[in-house]
Amino acid sequence: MAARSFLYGGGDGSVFLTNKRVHGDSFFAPRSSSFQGTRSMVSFEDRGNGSGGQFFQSFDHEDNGDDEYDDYLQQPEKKRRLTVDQVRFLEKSFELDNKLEPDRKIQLAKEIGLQPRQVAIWFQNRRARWKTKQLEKDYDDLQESYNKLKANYENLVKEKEKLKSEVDELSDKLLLQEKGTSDSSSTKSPFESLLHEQILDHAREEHVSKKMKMGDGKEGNFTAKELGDSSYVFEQEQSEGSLDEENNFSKMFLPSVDGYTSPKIENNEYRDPHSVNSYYLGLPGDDQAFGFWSY
DNA sequence: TTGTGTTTTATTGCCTCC
DNA sequence: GGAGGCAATAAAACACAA
Repeated sequence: MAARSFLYGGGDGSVFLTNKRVHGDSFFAPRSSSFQGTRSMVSFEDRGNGSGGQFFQSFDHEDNGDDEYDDYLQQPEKKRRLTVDQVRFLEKSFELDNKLEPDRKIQLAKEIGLQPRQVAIWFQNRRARWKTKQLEKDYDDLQESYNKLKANYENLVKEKEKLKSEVDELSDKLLLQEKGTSDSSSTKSPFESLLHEQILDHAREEHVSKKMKMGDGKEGNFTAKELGDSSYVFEQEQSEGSLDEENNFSKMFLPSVDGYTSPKIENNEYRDPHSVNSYYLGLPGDDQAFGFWSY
């Protein structure tokens, strides 16, 4: 890249050439790449002619104001820190607006006795510090919501295990009951057999209905919505899973439109606990819904 | 006192906007 | 093309433990 040169007027009326840019604050720009002292940067002469009014008025009210200012003046010509009051003034100004229009920059510089360039630099650095803090805060916030989400997920896993064992238990009970019924069916009257079949049908419907409720993500103890701000992924995954789940479910179990009960139920295929479990655990929206989180 | 880490002030180079 | 913003960096000032 070609080197650029900048022509500036020095505070003593001299003109100098530098390869450094001085953003719009030409007149009291530094004269070389090594810092030559703040006399070239700070026009303390302004204090005498009153242009540094507001800052120095408030500054003079401080108990140690004059001492601090004298110390500031007496420092050797090298990089110096701004005084406490200058920084305080700049901080207040930054709180009002962290951007600096040219007019405001000049006004601020006059009020605290600094070069406009120094004010601009201070705002630049202050914005950088603010951004860093903001990033740290954002990180903390994300960490917090992640922890909450993780806790929710762990609760869901526990709830799922609980419900699963409940379903297994009920399935086993139903199977046992049905087995016992078929063994003794020969001794029943036709009326008793019919009644028993009706009761079993009802139990099957209840069983299937319960599974549907657990699987569709809408009527369980937790819904995707309850997961909070970061539930987007869950919601998406779950809705996709729920769709597939419902489709699979319809194919496997649901009665057809005319009320005809699925052949699989008629064939007692659902009675096989392994079959039930494989259906339940094989849902696209089951564990896969949480596959996004890798622990 | 001195070595070391952190903060502050300032510079440089690049980019965008007008 | 000039002005101004930002990221990266230098260097002085400062804090602090050993």
